[in-house]
Amino acid sequence: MGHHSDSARERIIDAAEQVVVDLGAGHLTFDAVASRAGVSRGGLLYHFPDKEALLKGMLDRLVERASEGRARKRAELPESMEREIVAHLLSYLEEGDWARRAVSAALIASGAHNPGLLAPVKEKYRKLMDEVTRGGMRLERAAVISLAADGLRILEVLSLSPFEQEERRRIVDEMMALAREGTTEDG
Amino acid sequence: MGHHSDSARERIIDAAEQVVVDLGAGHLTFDAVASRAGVSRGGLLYHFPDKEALLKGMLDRLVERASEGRARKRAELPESMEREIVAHLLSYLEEGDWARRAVSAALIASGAHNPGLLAPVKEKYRKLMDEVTRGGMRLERAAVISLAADGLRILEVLSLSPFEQEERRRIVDEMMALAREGTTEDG
DNA sequence: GTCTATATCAAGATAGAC
DNA sequence: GTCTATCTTGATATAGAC
Repeated sequence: MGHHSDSARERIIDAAEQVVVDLGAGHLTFDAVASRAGVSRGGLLYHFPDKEALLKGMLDRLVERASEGRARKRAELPESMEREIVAHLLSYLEEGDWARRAVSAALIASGAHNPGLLAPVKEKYRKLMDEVTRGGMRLERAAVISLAADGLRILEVLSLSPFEQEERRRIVDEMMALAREGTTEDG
Repeated sequence: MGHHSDSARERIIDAAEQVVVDLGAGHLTFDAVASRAGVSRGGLLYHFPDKEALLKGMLDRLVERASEGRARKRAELPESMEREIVAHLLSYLEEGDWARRAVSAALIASGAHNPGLLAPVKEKYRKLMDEVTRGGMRLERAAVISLAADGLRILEVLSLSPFEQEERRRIVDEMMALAREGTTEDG
C-alpha cells in the first residue's frame, strides 16, 4: 500500500510463485523462496513471520489480480445483462497463465491443511454472485455457470481435465450461451 | 480382492479416514493412523510401504464407492436419456457424507503435492463423460453440468461455498433442469 | 531491515527381532 | 504379519549480531 517495503514483499511473492511453478507446491520452503528472492531466511521472515503469512500474501495478490483481470475484460465488452459473468469467464478461464494456475494449486492444497486461509475467498465468491445477478440473471443460473468455471479450472490446475483444446472451447462456449440465455428467458 | 489381509487394509483405511475427519488433512500421519487402526507404525508400513501407497489406497476406495453410489441411484431412476447424469448428480452431491468430503479434501491437497496420485481420476472422468453422453446429451452440456457439480463439491469440501441450503437446492435443481433440456433440444 | 547460527521438532523411512 | 527401535531429513521458528 505505498509502503516503502512493498517492493521487497513483491519480490518475495514473485519468488514464491517461481518456486511453486518450478518445483511444485510441495517444495515451497523458506529456503527455496529466500534464495530466489535474493534474501536470507532471516530477511524473508522479517516480511512474512511464518508460512501462513506468506501464503496469505500470495493469496491476496492472486485475488487482487483476478479482480483486475475481470475489470479489464469487462471494459472490453459492450453493455449487456450478461456482461459481468462473461467478463468473469473470459478472465478466469483465460488460457496460458501457468504461473497463476500453479499458485492456485498450491493455495488449494494449503487450504485443505490450513482451514481459514481460504476463508476470504468465500466472501469474494458471494460478492461475485451479487455482481453477476445484478444484471438480471437468476442466481441458480449464474451459480451453475460460475461453478462450472471453477470445476474446469480446478481440474486443469490439478492436471485432471480430460478435455482436448477443441472440446474445451466448445464447453466454454456453452457456458457463454447459458449466460446469454439466462438473462433473456425467465425460469 | 478376497485376499486374507483385506480386512487389515480396510481397517487401516478406515482409520486414515477417521484421522482426516477428526484432525484434518494436515494431520494424516503414520502415527495417528496406526494408533487408530490398532497397529504399530511397522504394522501399518507392511500394508502401505509409504504414504503415497496409503493415499492411493484411500483414493481407490473412494472412487470405487462413488461408482457404487452412482449405480445405486441409477437403479432407482426410471429410464430416460438423462438418467446417467442425474444419477451422478444425486450420488455425487448427496448431502451428509462428511467423511467422504474430508477425505476428498485430503486427496486434493495431496494431489497438488504429488502429481500422478490423482491421474487415474482423469481417466474416470473421461469415462463418465462417455457414459453420460451415450444417452444423447451433447458433450458440452454434459460437461458444464458435471463441472458445475465438481465446482460445488470442491467449494463445499474446502468450506468455501457461500450458498445457503435453500439456494443450494435451487442450484442443484437447475443442474437437473439443464440435464433434461440437454437431451431434448438440439444445440 | 537484513543477516548468521542454531534450536526444535515431527515425519517418513529402514532394519531387524519375534 | 506385526512389532520396537532408530536413522535421516528437512522444515519451522528463535535469538541476537550487524
